Amino acid sequence: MANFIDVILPIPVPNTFTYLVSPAEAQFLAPGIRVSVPFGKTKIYTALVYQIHNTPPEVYEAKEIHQILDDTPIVTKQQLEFWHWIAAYYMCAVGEVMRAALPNAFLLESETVISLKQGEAFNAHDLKDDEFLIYEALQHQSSLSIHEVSHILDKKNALPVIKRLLDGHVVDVQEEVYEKYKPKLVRYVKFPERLQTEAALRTVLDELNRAPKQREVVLALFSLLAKSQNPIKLKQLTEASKASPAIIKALIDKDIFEAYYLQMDRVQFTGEKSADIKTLNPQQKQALQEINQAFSAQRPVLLHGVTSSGKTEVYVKLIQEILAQKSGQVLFLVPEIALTTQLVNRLQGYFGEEVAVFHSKYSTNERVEVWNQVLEGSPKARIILGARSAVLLPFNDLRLIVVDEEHEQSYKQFDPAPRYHARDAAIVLARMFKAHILMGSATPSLESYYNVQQHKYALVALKTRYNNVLMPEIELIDIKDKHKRKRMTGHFSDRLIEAMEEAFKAGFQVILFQNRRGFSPIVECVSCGHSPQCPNCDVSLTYHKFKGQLRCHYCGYYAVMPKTCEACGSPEVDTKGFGTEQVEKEIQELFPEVKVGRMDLDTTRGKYGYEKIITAFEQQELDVLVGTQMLTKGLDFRHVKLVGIMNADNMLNFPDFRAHERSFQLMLQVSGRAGRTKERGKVLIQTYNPNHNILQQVSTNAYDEMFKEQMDDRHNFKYPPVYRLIKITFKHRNYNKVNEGADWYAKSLRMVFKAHVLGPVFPPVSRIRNQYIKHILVKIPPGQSLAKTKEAIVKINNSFMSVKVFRSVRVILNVDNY
DNA sequence: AGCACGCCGACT
DNA sequence: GTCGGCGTGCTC
Repeated sequence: MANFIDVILPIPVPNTFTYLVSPAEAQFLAPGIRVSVPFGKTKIYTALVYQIHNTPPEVYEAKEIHQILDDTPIVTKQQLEFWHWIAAYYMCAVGEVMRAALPNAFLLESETVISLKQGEAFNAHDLKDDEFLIYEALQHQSSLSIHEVSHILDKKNALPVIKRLLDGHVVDVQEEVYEKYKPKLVRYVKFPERLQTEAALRTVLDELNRAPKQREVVLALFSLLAKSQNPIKLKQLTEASKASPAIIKALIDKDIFEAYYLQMDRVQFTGEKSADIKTLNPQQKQALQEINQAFSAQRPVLLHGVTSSGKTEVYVKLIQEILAQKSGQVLFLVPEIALTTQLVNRLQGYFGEEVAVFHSKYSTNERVEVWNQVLEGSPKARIILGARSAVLLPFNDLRLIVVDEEHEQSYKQFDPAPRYHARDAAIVLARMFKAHILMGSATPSLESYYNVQQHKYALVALKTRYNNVLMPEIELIDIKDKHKRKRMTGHFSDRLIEAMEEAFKAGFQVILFQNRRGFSPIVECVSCGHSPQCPNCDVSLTYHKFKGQLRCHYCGYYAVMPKTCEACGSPEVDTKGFGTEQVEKEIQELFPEVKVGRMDLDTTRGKYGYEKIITAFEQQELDVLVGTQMLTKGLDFRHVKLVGIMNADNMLNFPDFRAHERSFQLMLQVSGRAGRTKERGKVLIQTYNPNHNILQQVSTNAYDEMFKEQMDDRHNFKYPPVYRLIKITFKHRNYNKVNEGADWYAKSLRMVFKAHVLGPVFPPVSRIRNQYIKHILVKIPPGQSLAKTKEAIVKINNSFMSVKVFRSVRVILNVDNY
């Protein structure tokens, strides 16, 4: 009986692929083991064994696998099940989930290389020029990749030349697969077995009488070994003895030292547990008790705690309860790991090396190590702190999931598939493991709060700030009125300037929030009204004064800021609107002696970009921090007394059904940065529309009122969380194709879903990177089966794809669009 | 996705 | 005439 395996390939095709294996291989293999398989005419891919069986495929001949890559599964059964849930729910291929889940180092791909054919006689003079070039290169190097060949020939397409060489029996081609993960090895030194006794060592020392340098090094190693229980690194010995590598090498050659390698973790926590876990205040204790009650009833819990109420301490207590048991893993999800250095430090302070961090900015080798630690249930990974993709790790004994800042939209993946929501996926993951799940926020998403109302989640509230610090006082400033009365200096009202002065005088820091980067979003000619547009996208270019550039925030296009209008040549070019750069400049003019820092995408590039700015502000090297919404993400600054929101209106007027909810969350979160210690903080919100309901609700911290009002809107206009949404996006270089394709699709959808299909419409930015974009929205009423709806959409999608003219149109399905 | 095959314009 | 553009179809 023949043996077959079904494998998942990391590509966006809907089905698994079947390969032939030998009985011995079938015996050895198990779901979750990687194999490399030939795919298509040339390629070798990494695939994951999904199942093993004896049913031969009917319509094609199964190929044999190339190689087995693992001894034991690197993906668990639960993960495979979870991946399938994600693929089905978010309407993508399992292969796409696999690609997102596995660290890159696990996904080897083959590279085609050529080498000289051995023992083949031919006349080198018969070769054409380009062929000879390659032949010559192969004299020096045993093999060349296709890429290298095209580089040598300086041609994009090297394949014809290679084909000629192949036909002339000059070269051979092979597919090479490289193992990408390389363990980090560190060199250690010790005395060999025979010198472990003192007597033996003494003899050696005597023998070395005529080599004083070597003798010194032997003594140095001896004393190092006496001082420490740990193995001694070669580097340590070099430092301690100040000996040259040559001396140590001589000793190793003489067999007096023995060198050996140990594998080391790349990601290592070097500090120590530095903090004691704080005792909870009565409110926190109460909350903890309520949470545990809900947990024992197997209910997910939403912890609604005002900013600075000490949610983290409650999380820490819950984690501690798990760690006190012999086994069990904790997943701690945060919206953006780069912004949460403070939290990482805090958790490591409490739990030391039991915390593993899973970082999107970690190198792929580092990710493999964390992956393996989680898979093995290593004591170094009892707590896994990570962003979105951490839900995809190979847990085996998950007991608790904490989703911090549950309302953050960055939990939803946007671009490539799988477009999953980590919070929602975590709920499913928790259910699979019968683990407990706690979601925390000062400004819960309407989704979660609605789920509380529907009795899906339990609600626990923390209403007071830690140490009874007062909530900041929030004041709305009518800048329309201020403008009328000429009380504005640039974008600063007299009230804001006054409050800043006060804060500086008292030695406090100030945070200013402007949700727009650059200097000004629109540049406009005074005489003809022309404003420079991005050549690739349907947007006006933003002026970045610092670099003297016009930039596109969608595709990264930039150009020099013109001195005169490009259309009419008029020298009077005006700027409209304002961004963080301009705020920064105006502060400098208003307060020349004050040090200003700016935190936005432009200033936080690079691995440690954020940390530098945050640390500078923490250490009070800066007096003012101007920033975009990055400022809202759970930063804890001690000396901030005043928070200013430069302009609340641009957020509120954003064309999105969630704009009001988001504005409320954003403003309350920034406000929360003010007055975290005894001193009561102050928040000033500048707006043209102080009577706006959301602003009123922000100023009185009226979450419930906001919730009720927004929910009315969502009911009336049929939006989430009442209705569910699937957004279908069409992209193509050709304007007409997008239009026709989207129309065709919408028509088919309407036959099934009638009035619950919206669009197609062009989004506010209808062209990005020269691709035209159109959206269709499918609304799913409560009670309508999600699964059936998706089935119908898949059907329509398939017929769409079988229309030739539409095949090149990219269709993106986004379930639960955020 | 990636890659081959195949058909068309613009140039060493 | 060839090189390279991209539309089309397929991968066990």
